[in-house]
Amino acid sequence: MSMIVFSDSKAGMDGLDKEKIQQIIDESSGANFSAFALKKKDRLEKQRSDIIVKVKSMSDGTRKKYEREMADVCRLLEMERHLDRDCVHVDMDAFYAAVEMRDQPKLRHTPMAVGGASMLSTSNYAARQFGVRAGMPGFIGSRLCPQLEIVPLNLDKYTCESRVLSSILSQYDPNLSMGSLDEAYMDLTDYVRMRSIPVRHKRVRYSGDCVCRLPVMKETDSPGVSQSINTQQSCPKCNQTRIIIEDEVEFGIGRSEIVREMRFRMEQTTGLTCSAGIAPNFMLAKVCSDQNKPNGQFELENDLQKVIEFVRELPTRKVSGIGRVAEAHLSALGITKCGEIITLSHLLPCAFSSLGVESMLRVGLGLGSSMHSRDSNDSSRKSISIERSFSPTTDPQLLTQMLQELCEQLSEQASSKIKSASGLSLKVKLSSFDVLTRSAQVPIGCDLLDPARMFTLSKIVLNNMLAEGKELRLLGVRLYKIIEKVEDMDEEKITVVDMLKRRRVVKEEEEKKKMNEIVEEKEKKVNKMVEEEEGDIDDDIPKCPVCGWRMEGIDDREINGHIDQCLSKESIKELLISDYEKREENGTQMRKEKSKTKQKTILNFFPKSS
Amino acid sequence: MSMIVFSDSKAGMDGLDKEKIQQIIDESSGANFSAFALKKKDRLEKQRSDIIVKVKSMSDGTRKKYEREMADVCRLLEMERHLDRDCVHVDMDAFYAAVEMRDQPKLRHTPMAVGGASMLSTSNYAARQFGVRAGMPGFIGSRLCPQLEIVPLNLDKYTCESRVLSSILSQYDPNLSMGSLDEAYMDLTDYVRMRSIPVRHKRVRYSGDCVCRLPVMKETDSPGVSQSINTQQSCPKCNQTRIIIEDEVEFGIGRSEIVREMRFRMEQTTGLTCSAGIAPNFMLAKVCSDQNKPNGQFELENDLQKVIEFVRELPTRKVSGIGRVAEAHLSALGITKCGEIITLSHLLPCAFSSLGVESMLRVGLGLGSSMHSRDSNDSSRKSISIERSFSPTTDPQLLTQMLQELCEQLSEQASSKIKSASGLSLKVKLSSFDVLTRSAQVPIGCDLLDPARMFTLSKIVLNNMLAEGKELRLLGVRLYKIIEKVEDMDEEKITVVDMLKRRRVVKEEEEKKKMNEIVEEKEKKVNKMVEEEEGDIDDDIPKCPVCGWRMEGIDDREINGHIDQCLSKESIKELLISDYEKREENGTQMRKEKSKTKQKTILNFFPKSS
DNA sequence: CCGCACAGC
DNA sequence: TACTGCTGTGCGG
DNA sequence: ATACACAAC
DNA sequence: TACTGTTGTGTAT
Ligand SMILES: Nc1ncnc2c1ncn2[C@H]1C[C@H](O)[C@@H](COP(=O)(O)OP(=O)(O)OP(=O)(O)O)O1
Ligand SMILES: Nc1ncnc2c1ncn2[C@H]1C[C@H](O)[C@@H](COP(=O)(O)OP(=O)(O)OP(=O)(O)O)O1
Ligand SMILES: [Mg+2]
Ligand SMILES: [Mg+2]
Ligand SMILES: [Mg+2]
Ligand SMILES: [Mg+2]
Repeated sequence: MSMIVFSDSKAGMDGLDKEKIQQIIDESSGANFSAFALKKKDRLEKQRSDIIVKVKSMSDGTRKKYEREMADVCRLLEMERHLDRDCVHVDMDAFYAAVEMRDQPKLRHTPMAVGGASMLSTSNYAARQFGVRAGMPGFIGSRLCPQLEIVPLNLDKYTCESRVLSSILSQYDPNLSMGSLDEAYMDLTDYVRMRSIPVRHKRVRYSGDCVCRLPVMKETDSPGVSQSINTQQSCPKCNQTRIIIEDEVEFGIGRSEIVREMRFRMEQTTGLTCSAGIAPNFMLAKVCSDQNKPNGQFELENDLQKVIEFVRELPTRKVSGIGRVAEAHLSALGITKCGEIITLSHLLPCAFSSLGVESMLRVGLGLGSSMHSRDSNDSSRKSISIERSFSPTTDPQLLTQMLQELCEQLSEQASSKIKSASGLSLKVKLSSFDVLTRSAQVPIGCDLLDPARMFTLSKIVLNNMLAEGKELRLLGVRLYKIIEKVEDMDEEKITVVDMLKRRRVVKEEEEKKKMNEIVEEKEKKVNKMVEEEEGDIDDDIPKCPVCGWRMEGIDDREINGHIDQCLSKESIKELLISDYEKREENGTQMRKEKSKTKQKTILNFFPKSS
Repeated sequence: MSMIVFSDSKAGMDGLDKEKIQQIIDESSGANFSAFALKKKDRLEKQRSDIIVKVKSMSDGTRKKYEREMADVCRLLEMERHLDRDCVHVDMDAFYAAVEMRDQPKLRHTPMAVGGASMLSTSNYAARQFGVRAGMPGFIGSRLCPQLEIVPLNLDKYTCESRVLSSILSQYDPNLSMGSLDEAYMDLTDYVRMRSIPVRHKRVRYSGDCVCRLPVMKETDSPGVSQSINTQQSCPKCNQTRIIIEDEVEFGIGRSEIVREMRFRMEQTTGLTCSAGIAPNFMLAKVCSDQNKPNGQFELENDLQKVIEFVRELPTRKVSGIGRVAEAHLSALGITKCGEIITLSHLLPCAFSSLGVESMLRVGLGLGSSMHSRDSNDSSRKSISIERSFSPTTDPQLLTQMLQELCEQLSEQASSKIKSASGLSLKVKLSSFDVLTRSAQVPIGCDLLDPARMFTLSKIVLNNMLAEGKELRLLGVRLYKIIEKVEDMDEEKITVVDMLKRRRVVKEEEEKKKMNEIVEEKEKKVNKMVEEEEGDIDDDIPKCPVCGWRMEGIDDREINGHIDQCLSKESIKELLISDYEKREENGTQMRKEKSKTKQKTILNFFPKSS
């Protein structure tokens, strides 16, 4: 019996032999992990049966009551429905894998995955045919697909790429919210209104034996609206012949065409494809972006009937926020499709808290979640953490050593991102895979970013959370209760703050404009590059995709740093920071902010009062 | 400036010289108390001004939003309105005082109060004319009214009297809910329907020089419906002449007449008068019972218009649940009358949580609170406590002594009322009047009712909550997480009650079993620790000699503090272990089952996991 | 869970 | 001499 | 507040 | 050789 239910809900996994895959997974799993998975499965099964009991023992009266209540809530929720927005979710196709395939052409036509023997971060679509997917250990992937190529992570590269993509997309919605490195939530309502005439873009595609450049011309590409100019050359890198096909394409008005245009420009600039969903809210847009993956888009019209129909047959698991457990709980109520959330709504209280019930009803009604329904108001970071797995060990020496290293690394990373943190949470995973956490707070103002202090506290917490002799397979440190770098502007110097704010806003806009121009330039340059074929011999020299600076012999990290400079508002930040620090240094008294709310710090561990 | 705002909202306090009274109160108050009162007043003023700021800084948009939201909520709440019930609140007049006056006729015609020099529990209506009222210290009462007679409490007597009264009232509503010794919430709906013809009762009144018996005949008494029979006799107690007037009185149908009948019978039986309110729900009935105090009743018809009008002009403070602070918060919004709660409803979120807003809206709409709107479903006791004030002292000897006595008394009282308790909360009041509480739980099944164990735990908690040398003016002990005595369950409601009890019993046994394991483990660990103590040289890190806590980078003072704590925790262990052993000896069966909900007991103070 | 503020009698 | 005793609720950490 | 389960990429 | 790393939310106590 399988411990983990192999889920085929992801894109690109149709028609594969699930039983076979499951068998391989099961027999490849280690004993500890299997036991852990079993424990989880049992717990879930117990929860399911508890829910079923609750359903069966529900009296007729309470059923009626719930039916009425749910109908009422639905009526209220219905009032929040908006069908007047153009919401889009854009998600890159097999993101990490696509980047690696672009940069290593030999990977393009073989099943491959990104990660290591112990864990894969994602796989390409060829590999997915074999059941190889994100979150799967590499050694199992290799069993499922012996030809599988596993390439290591280049997180810095993906981060760069992500910045390029978001800078393109931000031209369509300057308030977009990045859901992760590879996806964005955008509200195109305003842009759609502005767009009254079609636009044309130059298109460049490649053919021939050389595979150095993307995108490759395909039969399925839409025909151009201009005569195509074909140029043949010899690639200086691979010495193969390369055919450059240049023409123009046109994109009409309307949100669907605009999304097509965005996707076109992204591929032209990065060589990567993405998929997109268009819908009246973000919850639906997110689902839609998965409908025509890869390299496709899907529009759900802003029409009540269409929305209802779409949602009715939608498997619950497709919805972001409904995971493995929630899906199981719903299925215990007989709910597998989102439409059933409404028809069986009176059962929801048997499985969910009142908040959970409401969020389920929203899904069933096809309404946006409050999460991403608003603009990403919530940009502030809540925590920053580091964790590392290792061969299970009991050795206190080793553990201490690793803990110290973790703290040093975290300190370094955190110092560049936050101003301070007053909470620390230590995480351990036992060799049984059970996870424990213990946390402690220090008085605000005490600097946990200092690596020595961080380590000291971590060590104390660690020492006191475990009986001796426990075998650990992971250690982690998380900082929370964070004060961000530039955020703080106190009410006192309103004038100054105001000025700074104004400056920041102005400069921000300038930066954005500049950035947009730059990207456009870059796009043009790509084109120019093609035109100036001879002068562009040094093809393999990496360039900043934003400013076009050539960077010879510079490693990825530095490249990343450069692009940071290019794209972020570093200069502004520095200004604010230096100003703030100046104020600090100048002896402006850190007011003893009598925090109205009492803190429970580690000092209170000795609770002798007053 | 006065620290405490003298409130005249209580019955029987019209037309007295508030300024004079306030002045006397102020100049009679001790320094400590005045300082404390001032602190509270300042805090309240701060809260008020915070609220005012919030109101002023509310944007137009949010105001609109709130207006809509509040209207919506009101519409929903309105759907819960019931105008089909006959709700009655009955409240004795000057209860304790009336009992004492009845039993000591010399007190009947002089201002008097019940309590002591330090605190009065209530006063009669004559005393209230002088500003003497419940919650006032006796010595201030005496200054306000030099003739004031202060008589000590006879709580047992009042309790008896209360039982008599409730037994009478329960004939009209067997499900009545006693709000305190002197008041009852009743639903007369059923009784009103049953009562189709008038009823007659024999009436006995007394006159003459003898004052031993009540009620005395008054001019204002309603005329009887039968010929009165007068009998004269000599009172064997006071040797005065007594005239007995006997006749009959008739009470018609309808709820008002029924209430009159109830009140008549109560006075005939006990010699005590009461007042009553009649209304469509309990919230309103409670307010109404105060309208015609003393010895009167007030009916608010079950008519929407009448209700609205009544509520519109009602001062907020009249409503049960709106106290001094809530009244002040409302007034900061410009709300002093309940009608304004609705007209200014959009301001409520500036001062109250969402729950608070809802409850305020209910009041403004004249709707019943969920509290007493249903029958008294909530009869189960949640806690039982004892506390005592004394002359402020620092002396540990004295404090320990008093704590022990408290525990002994509480143990005795509790043993007759509950089966067990697993939570203990210790309360101290400093000489500054500041109150602190610290609580601890023991595993369910461990018997805190045992006075020795209760005292031991109390002492530990006390020792760990205070820096030495604090001057205390009160000590208190409260038991919570109570399991009630298994009395003969109501035969009818066996289903519900049975379920609950079964659950409880099961859980209890589970917990006992769990405790068994935990305690065993702890014992083993303690032993191990002792054994390993000698061979534990290899670690330079200082450890707590008791619990083994490793203490790095902690200074001596804190270390000592910690060890103090641990020592007491050791005694906790012993405490719990001894209890466990006792149970073992008794042969109590303990089944091995997992309890679903985790408890945070005092054992968890040692967070060494697994 | 804990500690506190608030409330009522 | 010198501002209670008992019980319950709701919030914020 | 603490600790855990759940979720997403 | 052997099942990730980072961040956020919601719930129970
Ligand atoms: N479980 C995981 N652990 C670590 N990294 C992950 C995990 N899942 C995804 N990632 C990383 C790698 C992915 O390329 C990237 C984006 O995730 P996601 O959009 O869900 O899949 P994907 O982009 O690789 O494929 P696709 O979107 O086409 O289904 O995030
Ligand atoms: N603050 C208090 N402290 C202690 N006991 C009190 C307090 N207030 C009231 N009591 C006791 C004594 C009262 O007689 C009894 C009933 O209270 P309550 O009904 O409010 O007043 P009352 O019955 O004395 O006069 P009223 O005629 O106004 O009802 O409860
Ligand atoms: Mg993707
Ligand atoms: Mg994604
Ligand atoms: Mg009364
Ligand atoms: Mg009363």
